[in-house]
Amino acid sequence: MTQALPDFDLEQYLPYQFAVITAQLSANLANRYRDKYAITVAEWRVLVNLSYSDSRSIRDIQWRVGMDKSKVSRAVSRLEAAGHLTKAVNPNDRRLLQLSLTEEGYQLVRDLVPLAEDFQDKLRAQLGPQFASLSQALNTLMKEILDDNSV
Amino acid sequence: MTQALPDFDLEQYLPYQFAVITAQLSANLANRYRDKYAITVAEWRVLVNLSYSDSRSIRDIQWRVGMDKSKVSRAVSRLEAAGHLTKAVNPNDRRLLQLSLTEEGYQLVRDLVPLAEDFQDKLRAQLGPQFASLSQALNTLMKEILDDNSV
DNA sequence: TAAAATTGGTTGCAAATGAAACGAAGTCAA
DNA sequence: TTGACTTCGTTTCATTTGCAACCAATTTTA
Repeated sequence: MTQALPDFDLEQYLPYQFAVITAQLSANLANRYRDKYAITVAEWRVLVNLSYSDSRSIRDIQWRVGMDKSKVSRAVSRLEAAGHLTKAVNPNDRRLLQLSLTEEGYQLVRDLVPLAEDFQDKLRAQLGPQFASLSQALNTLMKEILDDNSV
Repeated sequence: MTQALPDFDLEQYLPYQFAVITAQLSANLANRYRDKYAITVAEWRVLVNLSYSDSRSIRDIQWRVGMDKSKVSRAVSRLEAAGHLTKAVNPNDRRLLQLSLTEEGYQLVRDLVPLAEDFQDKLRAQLGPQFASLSQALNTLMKEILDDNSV
């Protein structure tokens, strides 16, 4: 006979729940983007970032969205190839790129944002009053996680 | 000049927050497992599942943890190679496998569970009173997500 | 100012991934 | 009982991924 196992409930384990939920949310969202606009999640994040302020570098975006720099680089290349943004060398520091949305890029963001918001609205509806507290807790986690790596 | 963009806050977008937090949690957790026990997240989930009840099939696990069946299959193969579980053919339905932890496998789970719980304890401490409501909201989402794919 | 170290972005590479094809086993229907 | 269909697990294949090597540009140090 084996020694008793400590009882452990995977279903109630926070990191597990996060992983399952995120996978589902991402898959759903990716479907919506892809079906209509042939866009990946990484590309979508780059687009949103550039829509905030024109002319960001790869490094900026990498830092802000926490993606690997090669991932950002590749997403940017695809978006450039598709005509959604332009790359230019920063004249002040020629290591840096200046990424800017094209008019088509802006239009794409305008098309995608309502899709994204609609999705979040559905989540809000499903969560009801729990939505606000969830949002708060996520903000706390985001802060903790970004601040230090103690988690 | 370009037409005004709808304002959209990526930082406050739920699916984005989930993705960032999950990536961070997984990376942290994977480090802990890997450093001490050379175990991936997929393998860890298989182990936990088998610790609940001996003799589950690949299909069972796939269903319960929501991982791709090839991913489960590969994790199981690695665990078998490492001596943490055994595969046997189910005599009642010879398509099915009967997966069972070996004594080493049980010991590994006994070693890993405290690690996992310690991690969750840290999260609980960081979240304080928000932990309970977060947990509730995650449960709601898990249920919604598993029930239908409407999200 | 020259050499060393750092930074930004790209690319090569090996590992991980998911979808689909597959063979073996089982079920169902005629 | 045969043939069509489904299910289970493995494997193949093309794609994605992250790490590290790399080049060019810049900054720091001596």
